[in-house]
Amino acid sequence: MARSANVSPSTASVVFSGKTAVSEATRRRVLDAAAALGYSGPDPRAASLRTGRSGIVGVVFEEHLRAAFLDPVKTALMDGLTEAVAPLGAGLLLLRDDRDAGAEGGGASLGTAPLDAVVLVGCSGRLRESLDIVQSRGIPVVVIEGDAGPGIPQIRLDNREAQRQAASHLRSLGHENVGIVALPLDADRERGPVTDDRLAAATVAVSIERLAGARDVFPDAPAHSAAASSIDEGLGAARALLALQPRPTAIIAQSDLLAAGVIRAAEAAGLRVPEELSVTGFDGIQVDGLAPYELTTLVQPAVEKGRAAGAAVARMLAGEEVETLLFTCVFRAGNTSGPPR
Amino acid sequence: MARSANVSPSTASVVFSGKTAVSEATRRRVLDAAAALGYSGPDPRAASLRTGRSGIVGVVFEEHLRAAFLDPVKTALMDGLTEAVAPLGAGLLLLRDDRDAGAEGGGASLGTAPLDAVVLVGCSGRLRESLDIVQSRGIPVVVIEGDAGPGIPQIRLDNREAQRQAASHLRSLGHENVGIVALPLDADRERGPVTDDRLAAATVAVSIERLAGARDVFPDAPAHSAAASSIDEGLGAARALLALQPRPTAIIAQSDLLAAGVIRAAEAAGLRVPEELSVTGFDGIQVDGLAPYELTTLVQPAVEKGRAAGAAVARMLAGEEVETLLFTCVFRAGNTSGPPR
DNA sequence: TTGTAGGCGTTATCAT
DNA sequence: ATGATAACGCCTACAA
Repeated sequence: MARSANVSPSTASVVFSGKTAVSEATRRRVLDAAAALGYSGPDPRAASLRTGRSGIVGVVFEEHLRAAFLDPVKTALMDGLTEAVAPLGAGLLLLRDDRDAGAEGGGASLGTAPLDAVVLVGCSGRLRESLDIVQSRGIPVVVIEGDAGPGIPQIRLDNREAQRQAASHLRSLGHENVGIVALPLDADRERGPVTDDRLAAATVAVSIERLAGARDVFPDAPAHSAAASSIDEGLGAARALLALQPRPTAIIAQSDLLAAGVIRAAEAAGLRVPEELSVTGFDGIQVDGLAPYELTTLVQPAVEKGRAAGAAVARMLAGEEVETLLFTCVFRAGNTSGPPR
Repeated sequence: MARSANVSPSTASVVFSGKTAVSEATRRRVLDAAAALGYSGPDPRAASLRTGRSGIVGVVFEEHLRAAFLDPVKTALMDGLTEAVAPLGAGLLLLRDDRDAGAEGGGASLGTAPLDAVVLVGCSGRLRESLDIVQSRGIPVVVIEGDAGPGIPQIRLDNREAQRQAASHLRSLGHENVGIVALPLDADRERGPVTDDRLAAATVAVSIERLAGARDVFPDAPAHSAAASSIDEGLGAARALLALQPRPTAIIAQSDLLAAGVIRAAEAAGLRVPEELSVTGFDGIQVDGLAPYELTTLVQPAVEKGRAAGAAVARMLAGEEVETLLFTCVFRAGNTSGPPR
């Protein structure tokens, strides 16, 4: 509306965008008029329609937001994403992958938000639906740690290889009797011993791959799945494993939080770490309150993964092709693993 | 463009919106054509321009996202917000209150995103800038736990009264010598004893109010501020307080995470909780890994606060007036407080 | 029940 | 350096 106020119809646009040179005189005039009208820059909605860009990148989680952000890895990921997406002038729109998204009259989300691109975070099955919606809208998409179909760029991690390293580390220390605390196997997040049946029906790639890595070294290691990646869950699962006969001399946890729980369980059982029980984690996050311990763990580049996703988005928006990216973990020896006995 | 495909120009709109009755025949025709063209519903950008609604609510944090989500209260808040905003058909756009938002050519954020409303989370000073931007754009805004100017609806908590309850509880148990672990006082987040000078310069309302509540009961209680709400920070602050002469018999922590750290510090110092040291928290969150302990704490309705913010947004979008809301904490006695000695 | 007309506020292109 | 013009794709009266 700056145009009606003054004399210039679309020169105003230039004043605000700075795409072309403007004489100081008219520039002043436009700005003054804008101020008088209480006009504060172009309407993003209209600009968006015209340019075809909204500056908004959707981030889709499978879980309750609360659950997602409980996981430090996801948080770190978001951080990297934010960072990488900022120079693009974009913001992140939080979306949840709920089944009835478009069903009711209400749900905005994936189907109806003005998205430039989408990042899918997570792994299990229902993700496909979201994928379908996004693809039918023709929106570029990147998947982090999930099994999307072919042709969709992914940001992945060498879970199996990394977990194998931790297992090898334990073996080289002399451990032969090792237990595994696994992340949830599927959307049901059921706790309990990981049987062959359950494993066959598992859908969460991360859990499956890390389990495979551990069993590459210890094929018969008993595993117990947790309902979430948390200290309390780790504690519960470890309690079950420590009750086994013979008792494991080491426990491989599929996340640092689970590992912290394992340590607590050991303490509660009067077992010293690492003298009487070795523990390894996964992620390389900083576990709040674990103070004297430094986990032996696999450090995954969580922030980088986020950044990479953002960079991928940027490239896709620029019309370039993007390939799947595989990130690598770094093994870090802490003070929670040692020789058995 | 389903219109050019078939015969109906804008009847298509009706088919998708369902605002008017359409004969099954044409409905079919439109849908088929849409499918053939790979058209998946109206373009949100255009709809947004026309209706003036984008279905996007901005959430502004002062801190790094990573820091914000480390705080379980903020996460719970986001959860409530998501929930309350969903029926509105809206999503949450994550925004950070960084100083150079509009300066560079890049930054999208507050100034340029297609926002229907904004929720400001946090308290300290810089929030004003964000407020100015939003208000000049004429976007409805709600502030959670922050001191916005008059006329701006807020979602607040009875911090002082609540903290006073915890303090009274300790006093009625017989404690006379009490220490306080405080949240950060200002944006600098400096650790250390809380002097009168520092307190006078403090800007974070939550910390100030809770401190006041504690000192309503124990006027001379020494306080030590932490750099963040975390277990490790609580541990550090408690270490300092426990070194005082005479040693406090109880410590009031301004958050549950800090309280968990205090407990760890006590354990490390060989003090049993609550026999030799009583500890109270604040928030009523579930602290992962604190297992045997149940904090004596003030339960704040974090999710409700988020929901209330969402509801406020909904009402404002409907053109109704919204008042500031004051929420109340509930005192919950756990097993971390008892008589001194 | 369906079609027609106009405009939402920009920006890009082109001519001036 | 500035102005005119034409979409961008939709929605909402209103008319048929």
